[in-house]
Amino acid sequence: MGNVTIKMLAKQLNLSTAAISKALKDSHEISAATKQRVLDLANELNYTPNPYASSLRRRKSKTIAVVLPEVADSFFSLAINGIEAIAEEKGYHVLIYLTHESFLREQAILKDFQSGRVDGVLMSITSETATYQHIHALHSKDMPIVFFDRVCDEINTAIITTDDYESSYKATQHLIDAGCKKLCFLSISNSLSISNKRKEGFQKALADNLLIDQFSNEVICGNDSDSNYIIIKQMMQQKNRPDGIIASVEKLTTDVYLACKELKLKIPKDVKVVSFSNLSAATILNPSLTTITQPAFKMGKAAATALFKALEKKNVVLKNESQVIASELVVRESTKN
Amino acid sequence: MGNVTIKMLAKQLNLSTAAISKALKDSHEISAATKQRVLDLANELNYTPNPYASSLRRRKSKTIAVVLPEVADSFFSLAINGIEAIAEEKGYHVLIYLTHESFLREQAILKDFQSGRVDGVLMSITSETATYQHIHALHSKDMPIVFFDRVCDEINTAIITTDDYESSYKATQHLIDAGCKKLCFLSISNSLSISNKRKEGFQKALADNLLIDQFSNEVICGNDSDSNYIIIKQMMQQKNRPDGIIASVEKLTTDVYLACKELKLKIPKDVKVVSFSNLSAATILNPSLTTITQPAFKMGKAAATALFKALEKKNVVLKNESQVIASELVVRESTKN
DNA sequence: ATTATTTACTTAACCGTTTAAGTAAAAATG
DNA sequence: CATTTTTACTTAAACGGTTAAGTAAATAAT
Repeated sequence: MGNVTIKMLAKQLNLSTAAISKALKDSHEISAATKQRVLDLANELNYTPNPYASSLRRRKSKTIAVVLPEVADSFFSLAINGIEAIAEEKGYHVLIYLTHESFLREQAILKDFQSGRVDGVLMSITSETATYQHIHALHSKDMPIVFFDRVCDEINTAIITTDDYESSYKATQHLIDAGCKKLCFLSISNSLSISNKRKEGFQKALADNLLIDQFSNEVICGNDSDSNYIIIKQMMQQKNRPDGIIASVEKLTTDVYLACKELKLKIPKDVKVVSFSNLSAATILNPSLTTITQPAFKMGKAAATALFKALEKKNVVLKNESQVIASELVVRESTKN
Repeated sequence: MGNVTIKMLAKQLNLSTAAISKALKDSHEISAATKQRVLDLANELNYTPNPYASSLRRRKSKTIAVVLPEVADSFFSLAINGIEAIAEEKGYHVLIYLTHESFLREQAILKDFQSGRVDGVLMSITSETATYQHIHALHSKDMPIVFFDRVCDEINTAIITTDDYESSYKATQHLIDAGCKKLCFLSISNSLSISNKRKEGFQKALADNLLIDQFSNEVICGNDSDSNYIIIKQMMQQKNRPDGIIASVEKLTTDVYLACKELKLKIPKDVKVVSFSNLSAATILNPSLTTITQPAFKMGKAAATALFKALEKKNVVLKNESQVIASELVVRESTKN
């Protein structure tokens, strides 16, 4: 591409490359007049510094990685928005890596980061991730890591979560208040922090209402919508089918609605549904969906902000930057009486 | 981070750095025995090559950029999935840049690419973009660029689109067949390729059905959902309000539905609605939404595939890699009679 | 007037990898 | 057996910035 380099500027201005470099960095070692000459020529020739030369020398890439299960999900895409907003502001670049819920991919991706490709990592772990050696390995090499939403407690760092336990409790109580007696919690993992916290909130609400060990249960779904649909349909065909469902992740909503439609079960009359979801179309569903809306954008921003604190200052204890940002229970028709 | 370098391997094995480098690249200049020794030690010490040193020297970053208006949109998030799938396969890294429909940001982002940060660019332009000097500037420096969905004809390169004109025609005809007489096309831009193509398909269908210059019209919305809601509501309060709406982008759907709800207009009885949308929840909306579903994932894959052809071979004429991938009209209740 | 300090630079090493060019020894060829 | 070719390396420059250390001249301090 024969691009303009510092060397070329130096030659044209009869200065050393060091002088150019310093002038461009507005160093006090360079006179105002020289700085101006350098800036003018740089502009004229459309000089653009080579980021890799700089990264190599300074051992900083001005790049962060975002590692997450998927993008086609309102929560994650909104979180990316939040992350990107902060990164843009700070002049950082954002590499996106999708695990598609595969532990092996997550491992491979983190392994690559040992190379120094990124200065920090924001991540939400896969539903398969149950051991954390790969994360430890990276973290112990001083890579700043911030978890958001699907977190890992074992690593001593910032974790940005929403109030999974409380909001799940609230949602469960809401269903019970609406008259539900047989509740079902749809999970997607046994190991995931959010699944467990949400399940615990669910169970606590059941216990507080003396509904435990009756007919309420938990069902673990997978990543495949087709099989989730079948699982849910089977569940809804049992004699003791639930009269209230909590879908612990957004994507299960469609399967629940479709299964009910297929079985001619009316929401909310026959079964009430509440979903952890950021779907903006929740208001125009049939019926409109009661959601636990997570502060996705805010969480993305908070995670990025915490990470940049570590990148910009030295002695930041990321652990102390942890935050819990509240979700909101938005009641709509799917849980009406 | 004191990472393991080629130099360290060289010292430990009493070889030159060149030998190590070549051994790791499986060069024929190195004996099998030596290669094994190098590989073993590299594994043992967990050697990870510094990507920036390599990028600097080879003038290749193994990184591509994806520049798009937003992520919180089913089309774009699915397209990212497609792009990422191919990039992963090829061992490339993906930098994401969001323009938020701002021309200025788009300019700034492309300017940065002059630095050689990325080997190629996949982009979908903003709704504001009406001049293309910034794209030309980059393209003329031999940066491979592939457009997808929202394309720019002025640049001689691959463009991956869906059949906007035809599918819009089909959707319009579908509304007319369902008895609509007064159609409204909701656009978001005067300059955007997709807006114009879709509008042309709409107009052609009107003309073919002798419905032009009657009551049908086009309304241009913006990026703000609140004001779009107001615009749509006002439109639906006019005496000659439309009895059929085509929303040219997904995000307008919610505003249309909500405006109708607010005005107590029944979909599809009072007004039928079809939307360019990839929303997986379309089937469970109230009423379920007739969509023109774009092949978002395929388009992302096709765009990435075209780009990698240019990156891997030399004399690929990207223009010849252009593709049009068909959208699908999925009829649901929102256009029922 | 002499010394100390500041200003405005330059020199050169360095970041870690790649690669063109060189070389000694081994193997192949005539 | 002498010569050419091949094998298996090494040397050193290069990629494009950054930065510690050095320096000559100008200015300030004593």
